[in-house]
Amino acid sequence: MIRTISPNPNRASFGRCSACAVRSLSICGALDQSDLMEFERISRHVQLSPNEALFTAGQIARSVHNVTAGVVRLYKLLPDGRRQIIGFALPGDFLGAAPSDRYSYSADAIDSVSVCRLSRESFTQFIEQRPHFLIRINEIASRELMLAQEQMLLLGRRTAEEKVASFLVGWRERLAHIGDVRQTIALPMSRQDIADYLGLTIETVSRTLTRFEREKMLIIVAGGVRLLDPTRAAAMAAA
Amino acid sequence: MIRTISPNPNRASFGRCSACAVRSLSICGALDQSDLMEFERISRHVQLSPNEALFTAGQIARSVHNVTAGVVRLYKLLPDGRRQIIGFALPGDFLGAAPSDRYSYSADAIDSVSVCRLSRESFTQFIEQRPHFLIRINEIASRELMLAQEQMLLLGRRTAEEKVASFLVGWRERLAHIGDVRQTIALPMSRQDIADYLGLTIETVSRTLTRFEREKMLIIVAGGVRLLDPTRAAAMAAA
DNA sequence: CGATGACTTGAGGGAATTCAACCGTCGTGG
DNA sequence: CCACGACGGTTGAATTCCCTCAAGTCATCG
Repeated sequence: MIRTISPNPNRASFGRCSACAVRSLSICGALDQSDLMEFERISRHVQLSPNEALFTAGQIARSVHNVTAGVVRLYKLLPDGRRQIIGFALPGDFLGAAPSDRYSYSADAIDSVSVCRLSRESFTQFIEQRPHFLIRINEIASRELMLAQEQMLLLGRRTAEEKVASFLVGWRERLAHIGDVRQTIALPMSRQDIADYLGLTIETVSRTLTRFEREKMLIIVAGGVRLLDPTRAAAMAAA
Repeated sequence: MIRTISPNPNRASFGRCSACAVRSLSICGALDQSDLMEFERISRHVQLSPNEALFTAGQIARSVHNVTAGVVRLYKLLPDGRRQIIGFALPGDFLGAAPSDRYSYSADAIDSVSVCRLSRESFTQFIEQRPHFLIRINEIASRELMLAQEQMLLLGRRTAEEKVASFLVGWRERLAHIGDVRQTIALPMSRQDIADYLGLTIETVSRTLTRFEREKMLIIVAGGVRLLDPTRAAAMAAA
């Protein structure tokens, strides 16, 4: 291995791609060793504190991001301040693949977040030279689209109860997918975030969760919930 | 021009790709003459009557489609029958790009619809040999995703009035984009369709439209509406 | 310990839904 | 030719689910 490129795999700044814990989950899973070195050369590691912005809707889209740690809130605002969270990005998720010249939504850190940041130009160049990589990007975009369509169904046609149950079940699955399989479902986002994701108010989310707790479906704990009756939750989430 | 390939541009069955009215709008806009011939060879022209299904959610996805005429309703159902329309496809729109092996939504004709139908295998093969084509697919998927996110904002955070106004303004823009610039906005879909697209009931859509008419924002006519005050409509649609 | 912020809980209100009736158009068949 | 049913759409009244407004609790932190 070339030491000047990858002097220390444990340090965050160098050799990080080959040591990246979420590589297999992410867009980078399609890269071989030499691709990876090039990717590492053109990307930069960035740390963000809670509530810090990655980018804001309307800004010129100079960078693309690959989340490596933490949870990112993606949202759109109406002029009067109403907010719709269109998704939560987890480690392995890729942001900014859209070929638009401006960000169509805002993104900011919910907890402590690490991302790989690349300039759009570098990224565009990179993929143009690697057609197989495009296929991967495409798959990811398609999955994203399917999730968005599922979310439309939820926002347009589900009750508050179904929304909250769906969210918990879906979130648990996503956490499991990145290897977090603890009994307690971690909810790093605020109730307001959940409400804005589900098209509800914070009070409705709160009430629904407490009702679920009264009905022994779950227990509300600090920083999350523990599902006591996953079957019932899944049934509510329906499909 | 080669006569055996394109004996009669007016006939629907042969030489149709080079004569296709919506080619520049569609995914096929990225194809050169020889690509187009191959595309024509592997695609089949299909006519559908109103309410006929193109495909159904859950089915194995054997084909991809390119709409050439008419309007297609794309929707998802909940087990109890609640329906969410996730989009209307117009001439030039491409359906089924997702690399999933099953359709994640259903699609059926609203009015008389024409589509180009390709088997997934042919299509996959076709794009694998044409990386530049992938970029086009990608752009389309991304635009689709942006629309979906915009729709999430609408479904989650807009009032009934804003929803209906947004829909009319957006639909008018889409019609204009495919060259339909008549004063009257054609609405080939039923009120129920509009309601299921906006996450409302048919009654609310009807009431909202009649109120708009009372307030002189538009006139309801057979098969559509005529916008009298586009400025006000756009303001309601906000953004 | 007081202040702050996240969350919960309660009371009341309202936007959209539900339930129900009605209207106009169109195609069909007596 | 028109009675008739079917269908899509409109309108009204009552209801409900969720929102708004308001107060209260709890944990954290200076």
